[in-house]
Formats: sequence, structure tokens, C-alpha cells
Amino acid sequence: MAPQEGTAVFDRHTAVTIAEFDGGSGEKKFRKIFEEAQQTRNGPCPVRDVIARISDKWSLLTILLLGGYGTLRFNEIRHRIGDISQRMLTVTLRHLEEDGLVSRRIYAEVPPRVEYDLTPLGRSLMEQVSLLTEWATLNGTSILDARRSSRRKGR
Amino acid sequence: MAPQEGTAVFDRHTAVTIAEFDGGSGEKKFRKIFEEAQQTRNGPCPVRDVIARISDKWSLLTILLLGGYGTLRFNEIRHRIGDISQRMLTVTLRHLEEDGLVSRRIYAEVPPRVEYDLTPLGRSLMEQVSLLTEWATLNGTSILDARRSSRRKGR
DNA sequence: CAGTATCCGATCCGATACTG
DNA sequence: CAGTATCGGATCGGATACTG
Repeated sequence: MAPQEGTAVFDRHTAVTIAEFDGGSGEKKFRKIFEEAQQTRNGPCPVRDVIARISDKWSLLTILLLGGYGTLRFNEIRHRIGDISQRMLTVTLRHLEEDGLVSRRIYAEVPPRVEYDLTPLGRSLMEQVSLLTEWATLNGTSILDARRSSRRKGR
Repeated sequence: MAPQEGTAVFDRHTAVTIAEFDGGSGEKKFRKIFEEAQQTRNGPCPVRDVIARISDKWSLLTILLLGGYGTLRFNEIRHRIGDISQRMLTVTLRHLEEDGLVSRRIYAEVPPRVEYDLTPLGRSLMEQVSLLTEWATLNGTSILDARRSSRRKGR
């Protein structure tokens, strides 16, 4: 069980940690995932790209909203989210539409009516995101506690 | 099956979409998830908070890396990610540590040695994130294709 | 109703220089 | 080795005013 890939010599405690980790369920898989997420340096990579696109203040929330309520009009989305500006909702929806995650249907009426919905692709993403969200509701207080106690101890 | 909550009258196509969606697996659950993600307006909410914290360029990638390789030293992380600046790695790791997702062990040696690892909380998050990443590797090309064809069509 | 257009402050993030 | 400190450009995102 010699160290590889330039990792330093382990002390006893670390060795145990690594051993436990290696004994667990498929660390190779996670390594592969990370490596795939790394291809950006040599060319475009979907993982980093997806991360970049959903890493903003409103995308995930919008996807969750459309996932939960189905077809919605512009101002329905706006008011359900509540504290999103008109500009940012427009920008967010355009991005999601460009990526094929949200569909946009315009009805030639006066006053205009525009309906948004998740595409099948968007719905499949929403299912993953909802799992992440469930994790957050379960473990969010742990994070907030850790954050508070870390701040109380200074820095 | 009357419309509720202020939604407009549906045309036939939309009605079908909604019906299919309602007939599916538990849209109420997603509604609940979204509503929980909404509590921020009335007070702090874990979901929006977690979203805000991982919504940056490097957090998810760092979590994936530590998940895949276990204990790593500062420069090991740095070089495996490759294109992260020293400053951003420090900032990212401090945030993750504050939130109790990453542990930091300092060894009183010269030259200094600092080892990072996921905490159990961080590991459980990593498992969710890795699912999201698997989705991205599977569907990333669909997104890139959609984006490209949307850009080709102008705007 | 569903946007656009413009402005501007906040923050993110990289580059660089320095340090225990 | 593993940081900290400082600067400046880029981008994000809110407020406001206007429009088909």
C-alpha cells in the first residue's frame, strides 16, 4: 500500500483515514468524476460548464419553482420568488432557455402572455437539484451552526 | 380540474402537459421543496444559504477533489485543480471550513504542512454533488448543443 | 403584461508582492 | 510550504425609467 502520485508520507492517523476511505464505496468513481470535471483546462468540459451556469443567485431557485408548479407566466414566477428583480428574472430565464432547460411560449395577445415551463432536460436536472435541496434542508442547520461557532471563535 | 391560484386558462397543449405532470411522481414534494427554499424572505433559510455558498467558481470542484482523493495538502489541491489562484484556494477552503464541510490540520513543522479533508458532513454533501456531476457528464453535451444552436439563430 | 435600456454599487476573482 | 495583503478589472445584480 505504497503512496502514489506524489503524495507525501502519511502519519498514522492519516493512513487510517485513507484506509477507511479506500475501504468505502468506490472512491475511484469520485476520482473519475473530478477528472472529468477537469477537462476544461484542455478544452470545453460539460461539468465545469454546467456548474458555471447554475452558479448564480437565481437559476436553481427558478428551476425548483418551475419544477414544483409547472407552467407559469413571467410575473407568476416573479411574485412567487418574491425578491428577484425584473431584470434578473429575464436574464436567468434567457440563460435557462438558451441551455434548453426551460421552454418559452409567447401568445400573440394584448396584453402579451408568455408561459415558461421546464423542458424534459430541465425536469431531469430539477430532480437532481431537488435531491441537493433535500440535503440542504436536512443539513442546513449543521452548516449554520458550524458557521456561527466558527465566527464566535474569532476571525 | 379547475385552475387555481390565479393561473390563467390553459390551452389544450398546456393542459396536457400539466396533466402529465400531475400524474407523475409527487409534484407536491417539489412544491414543498421550493417553499422551504423560500423562507429566506421571512428569515434565514438553509437552502438559499447553501446555494449562496456553493455558488462560486471553485467550491464544488474543491469538494469533488477532496471527495475523490481524500486527505490532501494545500499545494496538492492547487496543482490538481490547476487553474485556481492561491488566493482563491485559500478563500474557498476557509469558507468550506467555516461551514464545517472541510477539516484543516496544521502540523508544527518546518516547512509547514497543512492537510485538508472532507468532514462527514462534507462527504455527505459530496455524494449529492457527485450525482449532480454525473447528470452533467451525461447531459452536458445536450446543453452545449442547445446553447450553440440558440446562439447560431442569433440574439 | 412582459419586457429593454441604462446606470451604478457590490463582489468575485486573478495577478503580484511579501512573510513566518 | 502555506499562506497574507493589496490592487484592479470583470461580472453580477439591484434600482429606475421607459416601451410594444
